[in-house]
Amino acid sequence: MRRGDSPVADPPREWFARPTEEVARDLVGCAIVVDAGTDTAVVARIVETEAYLGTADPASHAFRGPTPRSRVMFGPAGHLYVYLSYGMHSCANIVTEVDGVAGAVLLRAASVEEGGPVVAARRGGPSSPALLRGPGNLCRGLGITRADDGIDLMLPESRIHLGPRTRTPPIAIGTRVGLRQAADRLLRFSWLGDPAVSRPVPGEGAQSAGKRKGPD
DNA sequence: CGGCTGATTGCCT
DNA sequence: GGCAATCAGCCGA
Repeated sequence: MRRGDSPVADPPREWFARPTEEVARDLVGCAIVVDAGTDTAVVARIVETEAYLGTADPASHAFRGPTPRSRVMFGPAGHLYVYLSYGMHSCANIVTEVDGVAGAVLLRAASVEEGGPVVAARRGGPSSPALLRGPGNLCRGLGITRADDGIDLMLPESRIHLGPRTRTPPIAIGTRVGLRQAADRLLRFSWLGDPAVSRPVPGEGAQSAGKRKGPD
């Protein structure tokens, strides 16, 4: 397994068991690998994350303590927390902090590097297959559903793994998207200037590259 | 271009 | 029963 057999080497569990803000920042630029070695393999580069600080964060599902839905956030780091948003979209998080302390990082946007046709087929529509903008779109393109809730990324048999980043990206910090609670906290981390970032960061200077006619 | 709304289901009070 | 870490489409300016 260690040599060439396993296509990805996840960071060790203690890398995830750090303060949530640090993990959220450091996950930008990492790869997410789904179904490696199969005909539906996809590799995408994470370009935007948000930190959810557990019981200290009114916007976190863990704010009021463990519930059937949020209990995985209280467990050991390096597991996946997937919830259903607005009745239709799956959203994927990576659990942080030591066992017993809640925290998670929402994966908000990614740039597809391998498996573009698989992603395009899942999305069905004509939307750009290379850009997974928004947590719901990201999960749909990668084929992540609530069936993946709670899986341990450290286990070799898991269908989802992380790969290291090839370089340290420039990071923009902004407010989280779509919240009613604690909407002013600066807990969103995005690859500065990356076109897949789901929303421009306030104060960054809107790059307004939203609607181009066609490819360059 | 910016703001608003409908869709749709599980979860929490 | 009401709300929610969303998204795409529609409307008006």
